[in-house]
Amino acid sequence: MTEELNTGLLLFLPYRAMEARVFEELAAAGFEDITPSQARVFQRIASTGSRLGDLARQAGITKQSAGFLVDQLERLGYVYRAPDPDDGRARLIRIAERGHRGVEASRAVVARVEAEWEAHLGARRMAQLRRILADLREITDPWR
Amino acid sequence: MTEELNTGLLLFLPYRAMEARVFEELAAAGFEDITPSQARVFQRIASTGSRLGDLARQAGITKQSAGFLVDQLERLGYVYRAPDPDDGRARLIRIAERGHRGVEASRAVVARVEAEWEAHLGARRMAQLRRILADLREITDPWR
DNA sequence: CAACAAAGTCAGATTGTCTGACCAATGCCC
DNA sequence: GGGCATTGGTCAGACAATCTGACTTTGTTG
Repeated sequence: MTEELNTGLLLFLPYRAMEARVFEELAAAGFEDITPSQARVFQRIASTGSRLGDLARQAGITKQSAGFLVDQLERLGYVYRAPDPDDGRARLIRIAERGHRGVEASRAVVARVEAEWEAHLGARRMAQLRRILADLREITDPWR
Repeated sequence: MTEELNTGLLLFLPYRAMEARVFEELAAAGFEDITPSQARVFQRIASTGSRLGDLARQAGITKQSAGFLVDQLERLGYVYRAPDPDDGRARLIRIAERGHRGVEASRAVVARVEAEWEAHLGARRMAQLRRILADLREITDPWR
């Protein structure tokens, strides 16, 4: 039964499962101090550093909220702020040493969960899923 | 390019887009007083009524939080509580008149957005997407 | 250079969530 | 059938995450 569940909810369920697994295993790996909200911002920091406003826009929150979360990430040692050489008003948020270790750990969990999904769906349908979602992103990700 | 984006984020993007559209158009249709959190609970109320604990479990929040949200939904006229004939401890949360109108309105928005997605993806891949997600639900929805 | 725009910050309010303690009805089991 | 663990729910208090509005500083442009 494909049921009457709307596609939004169908998308949400595995998303939440992935998020829950990542936080669970991250906590077990010594990163128990990070929250989902912080992670949703952290996740979007470019490798060359990002501006607060860009992070806010991509995460879909106000820059005040993003600033609040970045303050915490900074206090926890995941990121640091540096002046933006190109614009005196702006500062770049960059990933610190501990942040890099967290990225590595979470990448490992994601890979593990994706492998489980692939084992359930089969490689072919897993690839289809990713292709279709990437395609859908074109009309559903105005923050790109 | 399918890129390096993890599957979790790929799922989240269209989910958020759907949610944003629903709230936007619901507000325009006179339902501007409902919040996403309330809706995530409301959405799970069975047509015959649901218990608070079940709603909480399905929504992935504590029953205290669910109770808080149901209180608001009740004050706004979307639901009402009635005793559960089968269990004196429990009460059933049921959809009220205004709630039914809201359900109708949101169903219409969801259908519209799904139609847009289908127009972008093609009917065949849209159906594939739903089938794959429904299948994935088997291992990612322990709250079912 | 004067005005306007953009990047952030500060202050205060509100919302959503949690944990812990509690009450009442149910169901079991000896 | 009387005790007691379980279940459904509420109350109280704390904290986390978010918003709006006002402000400062820096850059851009006519």
